Parts: sequence; C-alpha cells; structure tokens
Amino acid sequence: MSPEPKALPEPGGPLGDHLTVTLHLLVDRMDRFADGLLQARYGISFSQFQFIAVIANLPSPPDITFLADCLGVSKAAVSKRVPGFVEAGLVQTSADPANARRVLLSITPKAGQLLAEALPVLGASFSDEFDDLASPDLDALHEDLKAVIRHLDSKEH
Amino acid sequence: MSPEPKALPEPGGPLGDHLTVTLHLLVDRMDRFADGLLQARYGISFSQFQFIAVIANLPSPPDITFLADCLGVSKAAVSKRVPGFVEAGLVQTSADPANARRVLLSITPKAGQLLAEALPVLGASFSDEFDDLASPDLDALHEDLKAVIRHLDSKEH
DNA sequence: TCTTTTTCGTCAACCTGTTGACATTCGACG
DNA sequence: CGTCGAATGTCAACAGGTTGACGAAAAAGA
Repeated sequence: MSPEPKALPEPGGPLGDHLTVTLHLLVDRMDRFADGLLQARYGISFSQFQFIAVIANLPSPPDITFLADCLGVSKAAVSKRVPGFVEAGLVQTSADPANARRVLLSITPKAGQLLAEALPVLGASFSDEFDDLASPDLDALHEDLKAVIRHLDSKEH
Repeated sequence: MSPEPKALPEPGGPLGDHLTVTLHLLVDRMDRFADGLLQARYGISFSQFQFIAVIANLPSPPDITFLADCLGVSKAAVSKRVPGFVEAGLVQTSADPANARRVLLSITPKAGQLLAEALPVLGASFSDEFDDLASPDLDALHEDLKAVIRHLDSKEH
C-alpha cells in the first residue's frame, strides 16, 4: 500500500488503551517481525512455516482433521491449503491403509531442511530482539499470561 | 465445523510453549469472547463493532485512508467494507467539498445508539471475566506489555 | 499556465478463514 | 447382512485481508 514502512497504530492511539488492544498490537508486531524474517530469508510466510512446523513436531503424520485442531482452524481451511503446500514441495500426502477417507500429511525433506535452518535463526533473532529488555521479566510475563488463559478456560464460557 | 464447542489449543500444546504462541492463544480467547457477546446481543461481529467505534471516537469524520491507518489495515480493505456498513445502516458517506476524491465516513444514529448500549455491556462483561483473577495484577501486566511494545518500536526494524 | 508528482479511492487477483451442505466411508448393532 | 450414525474430506458461498495497477483529482514546480 505504501512504499514507505507503514506506521503501526500505537498503544493509546485511536483504538483505545485497553488490555485487549495492547495485546493485539503486540501480537501484530511479533507476527510482522517473524513474517518479515522468514519471507526475506526463506521465502515463506510465518503461517506457512507454522503449518509445516506443527506437522513436523507431531509424533506421526496427522490427518486433515487433527492438524486443523492443532492449528486451531477448521478442517476446510486445512483442506484448501494442502494442494498449495504439495505444489511447493513442502508437504506430502499419503493414504491411510486402514481408512480410505483419511488423508495423512507429512513434510518433505525439503521442508525438513528449511525447518532445521530457520528454527534456530528465528529463535536467535527473537532473543536479539529482547535481550536488552530488562524491565519486565519476560519469563514472569509469560507465566502471567498463561495464568490468565488458564483462568479464562476454567470459567468454561 | 463441530456442533460441539471447539476445543481450543492450549498453552504448551502442539504449537509449542513460546511467548508468541501464548500471546496468540490469549488474544484468540479474548476475541472469541467479545465476538460471541456482540453477536449474541447485537448481531454484529467484533470487527464491525471496532470499525464503527473507531469512527465514532475520532474528532471528525475520517476519509478511507485515515481510517485504514487507524485500523492498521490497507485502504483497499476499508474501501471494500464500506458498502456493507452503508447497507446495514451503520455508516454514512459524504463528500469533502474541498476534495472531490475523498470519501468521508461517519456513523449513523443507529450505530451511535448501538455503541452507547454495547460499550458498557462489553466493559462490564470483561470486568466480570477478570474480577476474581487476583494473582497477576492486570494493570501491571498491561503496563509491562506496553513497555515491550515501546521497546520493539524503539529498535526501528 | 502547463507539466509532473502525490494523494485518494477502487479494482482485480489472490490468500486464508468461516459455515453449512454433501458424499463417502467406517464402525457399531439389530 | 443390512442399516444407521459418526467420522472424514471437499465444496460453495461468503467475509475480510493483501498487493499491484489504475484513473482522477489535487498539489507542487518550472
């Protein structure tokens, strides 16, 4: 849209100064960061990276439904994306001999190589990004956030 | 997708246990909560609510470009949504006498009424959601998050 | 004034998500 | 064995996001 770097909305800006807004802004910035890094060095988006990373970290090749649950999206969303990954040579599909309806997903060697390369880079870059940030203890922050999630989930809405 | 409430991915689940993942999970839950509430009582999504709330909170009717910046999305994204809001009777467009290209956006009385009703409800519900959460001090958490954002922005990547 | 650049909105093409309907397959059970 | 319900993947229609190209209007400059 703009040739210049887009000005991000800031905390306390036109969106207000609520915890929810602040969380959105922070998540946006982190996503942008990861996305830019992966796009520049490996030519894939963060969402694509996550897709193959989750498959790779599962103990056995998931089917469409299980991967959808892992990613927190619908079956249809995964179903539609698979052909693109296959074309890109990142994902292989295979049949479950025990169930003709199931489509099993696994990553290709190419994707495995990409993960092996990109994972440490991504981790190191995030560390760089945060290492001179002393004020709030990030581990404590992380624990607090998880506590909030547990609290919300426990109320079972 | 499922008739049953969907199982949300949990912290430390298949997505890993990183701060970024935890933030995503928390934001998802909050969005779901706000969205469900607004949808049930007022028949609009959170994203629609936000669209008119931002217009309403600006000192004067924004044009498409400025609203896009406020919302953190592209001009095209706003441009495409406007007709829907006009049809729904929530937004009015007007011409800028000083510039024939500009399209000024303002909310209708109906939208103003909706905001006046929904804003307190939404706020109260969030308070209810959090009031028995003593462990982490939410205000302190909010300040920490804003500090992290300021830190990231200051590095100017 | 005439030309050039910038701004502004829109369009087309694409990506990614949703829901609801659907056919197919599996599995359980009379 | 036949039948019915649940599981599975796909499809269509929609919502909302992106980028890049474009025309028209405004602004800037020679």
